[in-house]
Amino acid sequence: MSCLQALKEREYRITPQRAVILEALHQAEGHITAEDIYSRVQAKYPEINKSTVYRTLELLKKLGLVVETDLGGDRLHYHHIEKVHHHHLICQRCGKVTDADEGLLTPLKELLTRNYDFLPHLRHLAIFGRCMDCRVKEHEGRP
Amino acid sequence: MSCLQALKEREYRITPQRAVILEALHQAEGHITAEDIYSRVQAKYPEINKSTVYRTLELLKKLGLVVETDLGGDRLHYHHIEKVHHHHLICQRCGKVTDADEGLLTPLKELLTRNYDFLPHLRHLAIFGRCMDCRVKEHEGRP
DNA sequence: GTGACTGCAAACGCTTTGCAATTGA
DNA sequence: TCAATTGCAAAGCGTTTGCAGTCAC
Repeated sequence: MSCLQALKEREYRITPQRAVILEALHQAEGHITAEDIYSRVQAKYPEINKSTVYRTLELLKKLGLVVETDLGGDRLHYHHIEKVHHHHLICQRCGKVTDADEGLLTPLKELLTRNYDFLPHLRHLAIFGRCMDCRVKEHEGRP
Repeated sequence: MSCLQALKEREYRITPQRAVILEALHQAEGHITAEDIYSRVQAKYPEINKSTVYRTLELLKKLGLVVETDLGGDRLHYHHIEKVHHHHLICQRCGKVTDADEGLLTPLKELLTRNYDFLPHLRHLAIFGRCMDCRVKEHEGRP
């Protein structure tokens, strides 16, 4: 768990709460909400408080170990930094989130820099739309 | 004001509140928050209530006259439908929002459809990054 | 006249914060 | 030891909702 080391190196304390929160972030396949972390962590550490989760996430964010993302819903998502190099394809119908290649947006990036004097941060983009399943269902008029 | 007509046609009532809210939406150069609408509208119609603004926006959204967008902050933005066909380049340092061409993302769209079986809704995308001014300032170490 | 609409106030859900108690180093 | 960290409870903030009164039609 290199994150714990990173905390230690910067003279932050290693508490059991931080350890379980980091564990949850590691175990999470992709992005995860604060609420999700809270409920996963509660299984191992029932007395933990939600504000501790938020404060820990804020710290990890500040240290650059975790990335906070707004996937368009009403709650923020969090990523372990190691898993950040990709994009999200979010189906607005069923909610499924697929990951897409990092290189996907390289051409767009160049275009924006060249034509708009704008340097985009495209390492972690959310793209909304319809997955194939839902397109089929929609076409058939299924719910 | 074709929006009022649209309301009338669908048998919704034309109230002064709805008229001023629509006016504010028309006058807004680009996206605008509910709070912004509320304060603009208050100048002309002081007794209006914030929930009326939200309910009207919800109605306009339902009718497809207005588009709701999550630009990544903690509040939603609204667009008059006529002004929707573009993308936002949002500077994460100074907050400036620039509009980009609709055609910008056509190649990406094709790629996603072909390689990921995913049909993206890219008519109104928010792209975060740094504008040129802020890149220069950042380079010089300025605030 | 009457149901759609509004204002008001309170609730909501996620997130943040003040404070006293606890705990890692 | 003792400042950093936590749990708790309450507040914040944008948004939504229930309800009774009002107003467009």
